[in-house]
Amino acid sequence: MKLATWNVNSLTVRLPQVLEWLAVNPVEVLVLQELKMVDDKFPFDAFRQAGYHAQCFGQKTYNGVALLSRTPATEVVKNIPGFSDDMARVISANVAGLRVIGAYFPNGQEPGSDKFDYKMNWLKGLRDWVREELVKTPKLVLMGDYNITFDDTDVWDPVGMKDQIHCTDEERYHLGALIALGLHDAFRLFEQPEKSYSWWDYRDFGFRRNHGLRIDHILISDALKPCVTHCVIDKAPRKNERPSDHAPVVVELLQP
DNA sequence: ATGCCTCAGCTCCTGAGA
Repeated sequence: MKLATWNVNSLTVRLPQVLEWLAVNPVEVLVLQELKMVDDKFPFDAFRQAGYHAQCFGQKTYNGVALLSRTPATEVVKNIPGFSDDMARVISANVAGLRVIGAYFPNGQEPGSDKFDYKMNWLKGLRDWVREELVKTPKLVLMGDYNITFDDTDVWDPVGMKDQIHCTDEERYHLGALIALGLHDAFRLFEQPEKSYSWWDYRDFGFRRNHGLRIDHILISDALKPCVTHCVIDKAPRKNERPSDHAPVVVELLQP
């Protein structure tokens, strides 16, 4: 069974690529971020014809997340209970015997900015909620666009990006605190190619030069760790003529 | 270099992304 996450940077633009990808990669669950689309415009019919149930939590212009699944999702929750937020960033559900959380973490823009403070508060809110979720449903997957690198191996230019957004000690502290709840970075459970990234800047031939960051992650809980068999970043969609700046990340696990 | 590219929108520029 495979699960995947993909920041599509506008589902309006990327819908054909998502459908094409699903045809080649018929994953059990796919969570999407940055739909930049209201629920009324969400392409339920197209996904239904592709064999997927869809739950969406849209927003105009910015953010917006969705959860696609082969089997119906239940207990759907939008955003973080207990954390007041006017942005559509999180969607979670029970599906395939798991609790699946798809999330679009705040960017943060710049350390010291209001948006950075919001990112820190959001991360604390997420952690407090995920701690409770893990008690309720120990088989849990938290995946999405984290907008945080774990360490310098996730950064194409660790010297130039030192203390810059996505690479600060504060952000990495929060990512570590999520791990400390009993989660594991599925990607690093396996040997991976050097300089593996999930995002490349559109500017300056970022993808061609592999100037990227690994900021899209799949964290799996202690209870699921023995089931995980594979985790890859699929760079194929980045080679499209009009690609998202992010690539999908895919995890494979034995049916728990 | 307060830039580069891409997307959305009260669209011919601006804000945001990362």
